[in-house]
Amino acid sequence: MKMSTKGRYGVRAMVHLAVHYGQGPLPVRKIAEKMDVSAKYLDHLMTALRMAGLIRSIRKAHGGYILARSPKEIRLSEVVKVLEGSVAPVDCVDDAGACHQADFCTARDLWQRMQKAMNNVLESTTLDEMAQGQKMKWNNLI
Amino acid sequence: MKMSTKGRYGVRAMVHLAVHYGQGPLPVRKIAEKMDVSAKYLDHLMTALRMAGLIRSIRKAHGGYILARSPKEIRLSEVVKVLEGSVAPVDCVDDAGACHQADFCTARDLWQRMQKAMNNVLESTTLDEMAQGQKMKWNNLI
DNA sequence: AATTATTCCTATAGTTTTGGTAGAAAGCAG
DNA sequence: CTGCTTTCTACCAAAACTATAGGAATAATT
Repeated sequence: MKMSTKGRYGVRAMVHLAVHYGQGPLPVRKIAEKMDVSAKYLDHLMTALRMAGLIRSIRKAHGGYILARSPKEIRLSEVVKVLEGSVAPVDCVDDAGACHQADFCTARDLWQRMQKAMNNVLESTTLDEMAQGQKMKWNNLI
Repeated sequence: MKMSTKGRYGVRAMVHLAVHYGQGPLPVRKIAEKMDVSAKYLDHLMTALRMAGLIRSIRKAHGGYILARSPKEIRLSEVVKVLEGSVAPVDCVDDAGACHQADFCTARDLWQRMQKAMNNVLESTTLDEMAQGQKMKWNNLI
């Protein structure tokens, strides 16, 4: 039940963009540096986020990425969905046809309840809240 | 964020044992047959469940596996824990040392809330409830 | 027009996890 | 002592994951 680095890195990168929202574009190189991960790898994830319409790119010297919308208007559910796909723990939750026993299976009910619980958390959290929380943590270091 | 076949198969196998609780041992072969999965593979999962103390084996002709405790006393959280490990979506949730930025990371707070939401579902569900639900579904087929 | 810092695209490759197979030994009721 | 079952150890193929590499496109700036 682990999330891959796609989801992990991607969410953290989005929080970085949210923290710097309104301060011009942030290049992948800088984000990767801050996060201490491979910039070349983060490249791919940014491309996925761009194609999903969550971020916009400025392709030139001193360019980079910015959020496509205000951090208040981006829910974590969207970010995770792009990078990890559905948070359904098992395929049959989204698609009953994935298992021919799905209709008579209580396990499926359990997976469904787990998915709802996770979605509830992701749906009720915005990037802005994350960015505020992040700033707080950094301020407390002083 | 998908659960592996370990968790999927394991939970369903445990539900089978719960449904037949009190009716003597159930051999892996029969469980696998009902579930339509490889018996040899299910073998491994049963071994893990046995070593965790959730089931007991009767090793002889017409032997098999039985639940080690009453279905009312086995929570799904235990079953999933044995087969999938922690449901933490990211390692840093259980072990802050997994990432040296953990202490100043809001993403970690998010993963933590997701874990709690999932655990809440798994902790509040017993095998007995699952077995009752399963029997209901089958009865409705008539 | 050249420079520069960046995104963007495509290809490749190493490592780990997953999902399963194989075969034989051990236990024990009948 | 036979038959059915668990139990143990080893092995393996395919898929997914986690990158890495190199170069082309872009456009402001010099």
